[in-house]
Amino acid sequence: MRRPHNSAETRSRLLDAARDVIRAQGYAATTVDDICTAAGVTKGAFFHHFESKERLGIAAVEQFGAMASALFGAAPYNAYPDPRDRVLGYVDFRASMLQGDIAQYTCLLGTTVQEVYATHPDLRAACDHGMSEHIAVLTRDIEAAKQRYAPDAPWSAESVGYFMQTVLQGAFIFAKAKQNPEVAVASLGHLRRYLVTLLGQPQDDKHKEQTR
Amino acid sequence: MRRPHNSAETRSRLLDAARDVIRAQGYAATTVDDICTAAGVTKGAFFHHFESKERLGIAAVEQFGAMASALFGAAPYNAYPDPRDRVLGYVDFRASMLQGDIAQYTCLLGTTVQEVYATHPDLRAACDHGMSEHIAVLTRDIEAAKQRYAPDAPWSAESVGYFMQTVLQGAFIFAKAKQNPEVAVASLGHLRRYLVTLLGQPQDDKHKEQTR
DNA sequence: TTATAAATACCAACTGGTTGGTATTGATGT
DNA sequence: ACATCAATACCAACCAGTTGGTATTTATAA
Repeated sequence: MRRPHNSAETRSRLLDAARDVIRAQGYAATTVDDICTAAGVTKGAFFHHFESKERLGIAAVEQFGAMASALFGAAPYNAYPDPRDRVLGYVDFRASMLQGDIAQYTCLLGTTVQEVYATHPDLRAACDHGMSEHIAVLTRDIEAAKQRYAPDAPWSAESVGYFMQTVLQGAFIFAKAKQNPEVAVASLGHLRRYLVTLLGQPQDDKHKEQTR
Repeated sequence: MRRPHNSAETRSRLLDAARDVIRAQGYAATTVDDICTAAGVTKGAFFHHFESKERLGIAAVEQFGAMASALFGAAPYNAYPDPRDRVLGYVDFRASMLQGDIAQYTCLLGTTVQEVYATHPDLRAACDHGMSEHIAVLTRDIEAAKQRYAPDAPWSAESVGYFMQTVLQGAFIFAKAKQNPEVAVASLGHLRRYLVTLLGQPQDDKHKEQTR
């Protein structure tokens, strides 16, 4: 098991392993050895790069946030000129991701914060920060769409951004409980329908409604 | 430290302790000793009543479901004659519960299933079953309201029931992340608004809108 | 009733294995 | 040569679960 020394790659392998194993087993149930095995390195390497398990958790959460930021920042719906289309495009994009292995499409931050909110303050804060940043990006499009289509509506764009993430996080819980994304997809359908009531229905059929 | 032997009470103390400690720390991070300490009994008593930690978890989940069933079954909104009022009354009731200690108003089942879905099949199934039962009760009122106010709508009552729980579960995650139920309350406000678009706005002002 | 046997409820101490983390040694790149 | 990086060996604390026994309750029968 001799690989050439490559600090950056070893660190990255540990972060990727943490991301995958924690999403599958949860933070507390994941041991340092689990992560080392998944990453193909030993404990010596682990504690060279991270001073504790919690520090690794924080780093993994930060990396997950950066990865999500890049993923959604590059997603095709961002090219829509109408902000309402971008908001609905985001929901459709997320619905299209609900395929394959459950651990691959669920959110590391939501999973983790639920376990550690009362026991690991720094890790909790990292999760909160990552989720809030994602929502802030989303909120910009919602705000722009609101200005255009519902400037006098009583709801705030930010609260809608949080609501969208709330539905997503809840949807992941049911995907896990049912071992099946069907219910989650249906909930995103309801979310989409609600957003249309807030912002109005786009004219062209860029999106297809999915109800049920 | 001598209490009279009372099998039912000891068992009940263990279940209550499990409910509280697991909601605060998560299932995996909670040790059998944690639960015994919180319940004020020894490990001997624990393993007399439950053959394993997972069995206790399953029993705690089942008891939580029964407790919720009793709580919501006896809640005042059930007395409303109009099923639409009952559905909205449920949401308002849940919003009114978002006060005090976080661990006291969050859902043991949602918390647990997220951790164990891939590693503890029986516990996962118990969580799924408990949530589905609760939703089935809810769905009855939704279905009745649909018959009356939106009989030809394209959505199913069941999918709306799941959507309502999805929002609640997601709301709990943000209450934990933010250490604060504000965002959760706002999300229930959005949920309520959506339900009104599906079922129509009640005439009398039994409920007060909260938009934020 | 009451003595006694059997069953249940409970306890403190212990066990084998696991945990996060450390100390030491060796390999690698510059 | 030298600092960085990673492997091995190791540790004390902790884990779920067991043990062997005691206290209490319940069933039985005289």
